[in-house]
Amino acid sequence: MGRAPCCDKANVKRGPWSPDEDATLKNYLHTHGTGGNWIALPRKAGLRRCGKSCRLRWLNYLRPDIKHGGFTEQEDQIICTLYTQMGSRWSAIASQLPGRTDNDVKNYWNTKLKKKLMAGKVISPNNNNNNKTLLTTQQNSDFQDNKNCSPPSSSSSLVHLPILSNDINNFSSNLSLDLIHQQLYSPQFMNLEIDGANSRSNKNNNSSNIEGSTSSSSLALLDYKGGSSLLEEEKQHGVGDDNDESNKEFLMDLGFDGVPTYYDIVNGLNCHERVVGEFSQSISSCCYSEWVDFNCAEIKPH
DNA sequence: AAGGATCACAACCGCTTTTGC
DNA sequence: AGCAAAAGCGGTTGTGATCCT
Repeated sequence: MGRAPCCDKANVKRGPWSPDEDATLKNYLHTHGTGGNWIALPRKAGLRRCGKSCRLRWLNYLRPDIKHGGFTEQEDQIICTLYTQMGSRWSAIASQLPGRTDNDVKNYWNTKLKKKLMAGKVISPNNNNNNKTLLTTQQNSDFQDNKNCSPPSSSSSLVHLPILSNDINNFSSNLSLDLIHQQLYSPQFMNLEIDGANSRSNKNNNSSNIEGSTSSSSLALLDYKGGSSLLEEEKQHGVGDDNDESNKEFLMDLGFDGVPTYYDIVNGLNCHERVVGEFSQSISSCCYSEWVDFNCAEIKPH
């Protein structure tokens, strides 16, 4: 036996709401509120509608704080960023956009934004110059020590790394790696704290996040000091040197195709050719203590 | 001008989660 | 703790508007 229906389907009106019905619902809610029970509301208000339908009409259309009209570029960008991070959790995404409903955001994504994004006409976390967020060496180290690993806060503001512009695949050839490094360690980015990061991998943790990172086309900084922390895979593939105690940092781009690309941001060496082959094969089967998925980390200034 | 195709968005459906008893 | 009802949520559908041939 299934659950009882929420209303008598035969006796409720369906389809678009008339202005009269809107007014009736609005007036009733203005006077009485929901009374904590949407199911009973239509009967009390004198509407031949399902309670769920009333609730939806109010939440998605009649509420006074609803923002009608087109989405701004800034809203586009927020939606793209959050969609990349959390997928189709429309209510969570809409909660970051004042006046927008989950239904609005979902419809907008499905009908316009997705296409706009595919056509490359919108700034996205994967191809723009404003959304790449990176951690400094200190933050990365804190992160490894499990400091500041709280869930993302809605009140925090993302800090962007301006140098990582355009398509990440182009930056090694088009931009100065020295400049990238300089910006990574500029005062602007040195005193950041991790406000939340939900995709960190740990070599002691068998549940690798690498796969998830791969599918989200994230950017990450692989960071270690000296050879002692090198993983076997890294040694085998020449990413680092056991006898070299200097900082080793690689900027890593995991594209949608799942093929990681490495950039040696310390030595200004594009090591893509050197490591991308076999190393990319091993990446899905191992985890890195030095790994931080910036795509999913939210950082803010102190 | 007509009609088919596509778009945009409101509304519905049904599953999951939360709440109250 | 367990159950039922209500609320929340995301996927899907329906329909009017607009575009294109």
